[in-house]
Amino acid sequence: MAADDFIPIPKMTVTMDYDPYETLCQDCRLVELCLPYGLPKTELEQFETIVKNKAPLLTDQYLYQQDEKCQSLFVVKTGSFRSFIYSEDGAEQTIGFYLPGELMGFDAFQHGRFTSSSIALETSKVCELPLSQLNKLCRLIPSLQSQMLRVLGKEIESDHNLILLLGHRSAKEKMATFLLRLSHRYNALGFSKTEFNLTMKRQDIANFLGITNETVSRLLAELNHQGIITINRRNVKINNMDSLKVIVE
Amino acid sequence: MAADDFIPIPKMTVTMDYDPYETLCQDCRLVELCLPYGLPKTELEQFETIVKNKAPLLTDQYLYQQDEKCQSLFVVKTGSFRSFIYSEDGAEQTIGFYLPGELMGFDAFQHGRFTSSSIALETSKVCELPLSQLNKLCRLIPSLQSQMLRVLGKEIESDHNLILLLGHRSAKEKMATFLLRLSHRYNALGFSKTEFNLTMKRQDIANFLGITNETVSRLLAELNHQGIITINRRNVKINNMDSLKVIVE
DNA sequence: CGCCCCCTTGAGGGTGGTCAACTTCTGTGG
DNA sequence: CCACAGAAGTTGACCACCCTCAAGGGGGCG
Repeated sequence: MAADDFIPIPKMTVTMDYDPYETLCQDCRLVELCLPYGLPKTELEQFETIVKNKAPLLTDQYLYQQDEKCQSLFVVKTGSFRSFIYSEDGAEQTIGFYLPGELMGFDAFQHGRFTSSSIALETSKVCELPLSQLNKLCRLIPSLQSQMLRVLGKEIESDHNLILLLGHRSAKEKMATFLLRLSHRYNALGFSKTEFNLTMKRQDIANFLGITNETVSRLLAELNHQGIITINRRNVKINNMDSLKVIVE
Repeated sequence: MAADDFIPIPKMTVTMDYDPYETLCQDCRLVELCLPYGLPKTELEQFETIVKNKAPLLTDQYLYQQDEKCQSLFVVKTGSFRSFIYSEDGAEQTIGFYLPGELMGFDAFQHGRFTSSSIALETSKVCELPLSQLNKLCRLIPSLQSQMLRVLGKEIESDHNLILLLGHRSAKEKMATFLLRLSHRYNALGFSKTEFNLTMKRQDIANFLGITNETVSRLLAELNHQGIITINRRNVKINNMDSLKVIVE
């Protein structure tokens, strides 16, 4: 630790950390989906001062790990992440996939340690929001405070949706729901809602939905065969959105 | 209905709302499990001023309903609640059961409306925390603020546990986990951890665990037959905690 | 080119759902 | 107090869905 004082910080990090462009929320195309959404300009500028940039993460690199102390929240800037928890016996359960504009790390609020791990599915960038500064700012800016609670509420709602999915749906309904929700989220980001690439493995989808990867394969093949989707490795085209919705009911 | 207009409001309700004793958190045996946990005395007194008492709820009475506007959070004082969400097709999914000291209503933070319903499983009392006043107080008392976030984090963690349970466990493992968790929670409340009454129906348990009530019956009968538990209608005795833990692994 | 991982496809079996009948308990009214 | 209806819970028979296990295809990368 003490040695760090004498070693120059790697240049890239310095660039990433202080590049003024990188930290400007005002210019970020995701600002309407992100935490500071709706803040007046002066307060947005305050907010920008606490945002730190991290070096981009490569595929399969951890953003944080379960039980690690939580110092910051993170927002996906580009790329995507998978978050998951280990049960006592070491089995993984994928909790969710995170796309640009989405916040990660809330589950650490209870004890100050992450209760899940988060791993990059592809080369990805995040904005880091140091908790100490974020908390201070929340006290100064009431609307940021309520925005925080709103995003937390969204996290809870998304968990509830997953619970609903896992508890009462057949494998086919789960698969169709998964595709529809991805489509919806990509659409909200300004991408096509009928064609997108899955950034996660079949195994990840299976684990998320509480089924096996063989079942995922079979169901995707079936939907493909019926012409409802066209799937080629990770590339998905939705040909008939309504049919998917019928499956979900 | 119209006749009710001429009947004086039951005295009890009036008493409940203004009884000064009822609102004293300092004297509440649940204070260590509740939102104001850890607040210094002066701030606890501030907190007490915003707590409202509601008339007790009877079995099957709604505390709040999905899509209803959220004005307050609630803490269970006595009794128990079941919270659940409706999916588009009208099917219910039970999200959780709430015991004394536990907070309900967080899921409304996103849009200001409840995304779940909550119903009393038996005659139950709650403390009501009006959101407008709670928010103001959070700004005045930073430790209350962090306590809020901590309880929110707990809610998220509990959702994650349910996701883990629903996604990757056999019916038997689910059942054993359910019993162990109830035992643990009753114990934290100062009750016996080996004997307690289920306040919910078999159907509620089944729905919560994503299985059928027939399966719940069969599994409870099996555990009973093996001597691991003794079950008589809603009364449960855990005879062999370790065996349950082995089932869960 | 060859290895490894990801994905696909097939065959067979078990878990848990569905349907149905029956028992037990609760609440209501005569 | 009993009769009755309806809800809650139990138990059994059957079988479908999805998991397990296994083998084979295909793309990416060194």
